[in-house]
Amino acid sequence: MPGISRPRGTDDLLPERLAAIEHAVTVGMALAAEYGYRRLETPIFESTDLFVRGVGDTTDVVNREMYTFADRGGRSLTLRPEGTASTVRAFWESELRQESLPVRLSYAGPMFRYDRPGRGRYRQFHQFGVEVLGEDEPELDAEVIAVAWRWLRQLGVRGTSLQLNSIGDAECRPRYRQALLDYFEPHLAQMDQLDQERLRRNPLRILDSKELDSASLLDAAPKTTDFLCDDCRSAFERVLTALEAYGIEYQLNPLLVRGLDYYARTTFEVWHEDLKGAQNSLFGGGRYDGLSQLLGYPACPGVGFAAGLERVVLLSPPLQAQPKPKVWVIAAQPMAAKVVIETAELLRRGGRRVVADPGRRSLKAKMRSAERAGADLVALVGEDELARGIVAVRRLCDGTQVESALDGIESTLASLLTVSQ
RNA sequence: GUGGCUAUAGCUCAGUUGGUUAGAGUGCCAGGUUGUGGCCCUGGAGGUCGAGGGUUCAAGUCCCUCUAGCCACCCCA
Repeated sequence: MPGISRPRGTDDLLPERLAAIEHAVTVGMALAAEYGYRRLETPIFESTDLFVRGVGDTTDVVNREMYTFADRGGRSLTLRPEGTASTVRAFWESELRQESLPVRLSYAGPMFRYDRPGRGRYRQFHQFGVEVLGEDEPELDAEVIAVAWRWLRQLGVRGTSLQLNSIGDAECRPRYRQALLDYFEPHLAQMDQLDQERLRRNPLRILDSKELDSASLLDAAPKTTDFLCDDCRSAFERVLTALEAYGIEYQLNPLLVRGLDYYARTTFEVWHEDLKGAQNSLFGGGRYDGLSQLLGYPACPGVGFAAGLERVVLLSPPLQAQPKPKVWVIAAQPMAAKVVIETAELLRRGGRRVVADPGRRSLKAKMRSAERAGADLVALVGEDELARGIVAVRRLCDGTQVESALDGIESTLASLLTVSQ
């Protein structure tokens, strides 16, 4: 195709898919509202530092996936790759900080990551998420999971499993990290380059490894949950108890770690059986009690999740068709254009969805368009109608056609529609 | 960022060992029906065969580069 094509990894949201994504957001927001969450919207770009400090400068997201640019004032800005850091920033920079805690917030919008596009993976993608700030009660972890889980159910997504783990906090995670290092140390030689590198940079990530050599080692590797300190352990148990109260089944997964630095204690993902391998994660989340301080604010615990809407929609049953115009007003004669427009406007004032077709295509083509678009009725204005000051109204399902004066047209439509029911 | 597969009409795809003016279905426009849709028939428009370069008498077909999509890694939603 000649012309300018869209940038790699972006997509035009055509009406059908856009409707599906908007539906997912609408359902999610309404559900979150039932739990007391209120929607907020933060800027699409932020200071680069927000993500470098918040997400972590050892992560791939920050290292090689950010859309960073300098504005004309020399500021380094970044298109947001995720929503949690922004939400925490907005909390501290607004009157939200004055509210009684915890504060429950929800958001949805585009996110940007420069990575390799593929099915269900885009450089500009969309997320829906919720965050709870200001309280570290484990029951809130379960609440966030419950919102996420019920949301998927309401959308009709099947075939999912909730993967749950606790990765400990600042007290016990270092001990676990060391245990991992000690465990893998003697096996370094037989591990491949990639896994060795991983172990060096971010030891917990070794658990994500899919290499066969490592896999056999993984079974016997130290488990996060065996190293939790007392506080983390009892918190995790309360999460499990609360999940039972919500009636949500989970799968304990000691290998589940998260890619962003700010997570602590509870981590979870929802996987789907149809999303293979690396893209099976439908959404993820967890607790991030240290994030606020990483950003330079006072300590403020938090927990949340974010879901990729493109992936969720990919797995949702198709939406029923959007409401379409049921009445078409067609000119069968060029001079009828004015009457066609006036008639269409009259009907719209009566609350009907109406498409006006005053153009110069053949009547046959216009009728076919109306029929294919799902119209019930066609109002026709041609030479004869023009002269007599009337409109011909035709019911497409059976071809019944009547003549109507302009000022009585609404009742004509009504009677044709009720009879056809 | 690495490797593999792919790219032909708006859409879904054919195109035989390189060989005349590149096809089908569908969609679009028009006509058959001198103003009336669905089914049927006829005709038309629409392609620099993803882009650029190369080999050859000759390239949609073979080679190289680039771009884009998909898959597997990496990573994440």
